[in-house]
Amino acid sequence: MKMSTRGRYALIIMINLAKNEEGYLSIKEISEKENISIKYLEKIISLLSKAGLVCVGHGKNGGYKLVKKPNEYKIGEILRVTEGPMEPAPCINDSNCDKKDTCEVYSFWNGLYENINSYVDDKTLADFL
Amino acid sequence: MKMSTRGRYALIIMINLAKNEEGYLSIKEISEKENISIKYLEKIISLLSKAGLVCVGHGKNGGYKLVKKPNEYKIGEILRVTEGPMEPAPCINDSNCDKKDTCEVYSFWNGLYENINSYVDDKTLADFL
DNA sequence: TGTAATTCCTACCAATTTGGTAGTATAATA
DNA sequence: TATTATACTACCAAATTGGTAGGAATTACA
Repeated sequence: MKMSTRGRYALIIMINLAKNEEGYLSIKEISEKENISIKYLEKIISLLSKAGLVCVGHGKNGGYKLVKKPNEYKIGEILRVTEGPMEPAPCINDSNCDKKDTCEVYSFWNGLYENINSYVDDKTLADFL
Repeated sequence: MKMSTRGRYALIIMINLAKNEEGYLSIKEISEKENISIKYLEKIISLLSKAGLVCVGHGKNGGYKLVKKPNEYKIGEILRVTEGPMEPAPCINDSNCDKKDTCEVYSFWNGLYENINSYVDDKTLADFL
C-alpha cells in the first residue's frame, strides 16, 4: 500500500507548474529545485503530457504549463495517470465476478477503494498553493 | 496503491480460522477451500504465527486457530503483519524531516495515511462472519 | 513404537515493477 | 541557423511479488 515515486513526483511537478501559472516552466528548473534527475522527471511528465494534463512549449523558453486552473485539477486525476486506478484488490473491477453483492471481502476492499478515491478526488492542486 | 496477495490471503486465512473457532484448521483445508497453493499459504501463515495472531497445533490433527475472539482482531492489525505500515509516502514516519508542520505535501499524504488506517482499524474479523 | 499428518525452516526462482540512465531525434524560436 | 527545449526509444540494476522444493521437527493415534 504505497504510492510509487512516479505518483509522488507527478504531484510535485504539478504543484510547481501551478505556482508558475504565467509562463512555461522547464524540466530543468523543476529538477534543480526539487533535486530529482532531469531524465526521470522527463519520463514522468511525458505521461502527464500524453494524458493532456499539461501543455508543451517547445524550443527556447519552452517547457510545460497547466491547461486548466489549479482548482480544476483533482489530485486523484493526477495520481491515476501515473499509478493507474488505485484498486487495493483486483476484484474491484473484475467483471467476471458475479458474487459482489454477497461477498464480504469484496465489500471490504471496495469500501477502502472508495475511501481512498474520495480522499484524493476531494482535494485539488489549489490546496497546495 | 494496491494490496499484495500476501495481505489479501492473510485476511482470507483469518476469516477461515474465525469461522472455525472450535478447533484447529490445517493449511491443507484452507488451501483446498480457497484454491491457493499450500506452500504459499504456509509462508503467509507463518508471518501471522510469528506475530502472535494465531496459535499452532503441531503434528497430526494440528493446524491453526485464533488466539482472540474475532471481534478483537482489527483488520489493520492483520494487514500490517504482511504489508508493514501502510504509508503512502516515505516521509510519513521520517524523523529526519523537520518541516512536517508546514509541508503541504506531507499533510496531504499523512491525511491519506490516516484515512486508510482508520478504515482498516475500524473493521474487525467479526464483520466477515 | 511406528507411521501418517502436520507445521517449521531454509533455500531457491521467475516475472514484474520500480527507479532510473543514455543517446538521438524532433520541434520551435530568438 | 544555432540554440534550447521536449520526444522517443532502448536499456539496465535492484527490489518486490508470487511463488516452489525439500527436508526436519513434532504430535496423534493405531
